[in-house]
Amino acid sequence: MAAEPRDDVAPATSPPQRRLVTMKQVAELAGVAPSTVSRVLTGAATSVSISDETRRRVLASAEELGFRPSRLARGLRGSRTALLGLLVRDLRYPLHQSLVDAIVREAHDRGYHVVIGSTDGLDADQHELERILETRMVDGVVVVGGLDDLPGLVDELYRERIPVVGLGLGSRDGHIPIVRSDNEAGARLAFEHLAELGHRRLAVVVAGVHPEIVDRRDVFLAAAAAAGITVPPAHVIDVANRTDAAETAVAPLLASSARPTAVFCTTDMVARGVLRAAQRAGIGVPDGLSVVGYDDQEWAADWWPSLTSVRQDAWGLGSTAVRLVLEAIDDPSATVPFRDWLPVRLEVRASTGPARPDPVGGTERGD
Amino acid sequence: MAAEPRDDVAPATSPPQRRLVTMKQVAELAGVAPSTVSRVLTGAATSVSISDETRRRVLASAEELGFRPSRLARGLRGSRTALLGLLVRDLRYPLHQSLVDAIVREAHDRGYHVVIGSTDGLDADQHELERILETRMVDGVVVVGGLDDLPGLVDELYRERIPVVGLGLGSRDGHIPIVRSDNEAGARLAFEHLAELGHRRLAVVVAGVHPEIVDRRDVFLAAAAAAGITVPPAHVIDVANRTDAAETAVAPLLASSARPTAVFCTTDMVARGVLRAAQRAGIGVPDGLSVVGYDDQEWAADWWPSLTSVRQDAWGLGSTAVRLVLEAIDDPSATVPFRDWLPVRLEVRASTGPARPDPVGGTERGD
DNA sequence: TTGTAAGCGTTATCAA
DNA sequence: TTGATAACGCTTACAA
Repeated sequence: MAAEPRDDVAPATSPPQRRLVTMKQVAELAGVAPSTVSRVLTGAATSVSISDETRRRVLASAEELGFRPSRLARGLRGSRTALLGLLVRDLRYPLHQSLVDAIVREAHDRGYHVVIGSTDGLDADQHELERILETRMVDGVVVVGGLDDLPGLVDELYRERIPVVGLGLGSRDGHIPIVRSDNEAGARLAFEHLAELGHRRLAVVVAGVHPEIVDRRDVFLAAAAAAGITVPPAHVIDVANRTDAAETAVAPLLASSARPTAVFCTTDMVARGVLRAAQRAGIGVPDGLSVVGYDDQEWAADWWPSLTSVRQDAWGLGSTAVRLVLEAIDDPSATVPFRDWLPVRLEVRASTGPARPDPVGGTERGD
Repeated sequence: MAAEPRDDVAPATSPPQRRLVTMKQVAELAGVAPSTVSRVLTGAATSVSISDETRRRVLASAEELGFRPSRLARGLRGSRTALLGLLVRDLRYPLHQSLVDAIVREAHDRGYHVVIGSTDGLDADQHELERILETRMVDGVVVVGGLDDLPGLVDELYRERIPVVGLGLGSRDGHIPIVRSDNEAGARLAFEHLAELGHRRLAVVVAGVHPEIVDRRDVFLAAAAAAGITVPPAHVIDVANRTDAAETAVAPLLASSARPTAVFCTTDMVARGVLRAAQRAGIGVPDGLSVVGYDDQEWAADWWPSLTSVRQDAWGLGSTAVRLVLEAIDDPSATVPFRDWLPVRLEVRASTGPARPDPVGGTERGD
């Protein structure tokens, strides 16, 4: 039987799917008005005061009934939903996963839930955004990566008066606060490390066109130039931020006689591709080739050889972003710091070593 | 001054933080009643029909104003919030990260947003759950891992009439649908692989006490027994599902003269610990020791040596779980399949090889 | 075929 | 110090 026995006093509409404790019930039990319950529970110290007796009764009743205020109703009424929107460019990028972890936990610590949206599909971006906004459920938004690919994003969020903070591979010149690591320092650390090891024939693998990536490349090249080292254009390889793409793209370079003795990779994912390509080409790392990565992503220390990499503080990045959005939510008129540079450090591992006087297996013939 | 200049025609309350298009405005522009707009927009084929002319005007007005229905109001009114709760036991466990990715994308494809909650802190579990429920915002919940650690979870969700589906390391005997891989087949595959390679001195590293993990152990041991192989209790090592814990725990085993020639690890994370311990002990893998993992987590193929592992279909697991919850949401009276076994397969890589006649470096003295 | 009105649970304003 | 009341934006009987 699908139908339950009819209840004579059932409400006019279909039986509520979820029986839930409402404020009115608490009020009834406590023998006060709903508004009083609200006042007690919201702890509204606002001007009015409440008799101890009443407060006690209300709290007791709420406790007894297991009352939980509906965030839906609260949100509708105009206050906060305590929901934070999170738009992630690529949920499979290891750094982004760490960021999500950090963001979720920081948000929880501050009493917020996180509504997560992934913008993996290239065209889905706008769509996704609309879905988040459409609900108008979120008090603020953190965008991880790909800010540049969402042209109307900032504007639309701004129009909706929803605070946004960008995180990760975001633009330098947007109109919203962006939390990033100190890419300049990171790229410089990478260069200095290789330079100290005696490397002068360098290459750079550029993982995509995002501003952060480009910054890393530029700073690295500038540092090299300042040290009197020229990196030939053919040694600056543009590639998608994917391991397989990098592996394919650097193969010709490694096969050439003029191949570099060291490679700076702007992300670990492409560094992994370089390691694979070297292995395939029979070039030993670090003896035949030194490789520096960027991100120090999960498990990069377990690769073979373990990867020397510029470590980003994912936890710091995530929690800072959350902190900034929540500040903006709490005080919309306040000016949040426009940008936050988090320090990086170099994790030196087995993928880098001293430059050999002569590249192993190199011939004089170029191509 | 905190107070803003007064606006004579301002609404009684403080100025709405977010100006938004409401249904009433659409109705006004279209020259119809709000209810009509609702009918048109919800596509309510329910009994009533609407004149083409009206429908056209409503749609045009909605489009022109950029109207987006408030999910808040909808949810409050009793319908769906289109929000899916996601409770993740450990957001840093690589398999869980893949599951989150799959879940988020599947949910999006089906028009749902995902509210994510992490239950990393051991005591925060109940707290977290309460927070998700407290909002009563979610139409359903997917719980990834750790279902057993949340005693009251199922009951409470059941009481709230919120559909739940468990995923991953969940209990076998709960009262809710659980989506899992075929652990039996996985453990058997692992054993058969090692047996074919001639291994008879086996060990098992058990990563925690979750039912799935225990199942893998039991099936592996049973298969061994059936093949006439006894795994001594000292070779069954219980350990937390962490790399460092595993590394420490197996060190004595590897140092013993009676050490196994092959180890079955119930997760890749502990397999990584075993690989490290072997490396530290100077035991070559796979020559001195074969290692099989479980999960085939991200990057395990890039370890050294690359890990032979039982691959779980994270994508299939995630999307199936979402499918089941949404089915339950759409039809609360329907009976969803109680359990779903997803197939696994063995990825054979470099960490397993034929058993040596005599364990390398073994002595006769035990300890 | 469409409009009217009530109500979802909460909070803010006003009056008592 | 507290209670009644009116929104918030939407859906859905019921009436027209």
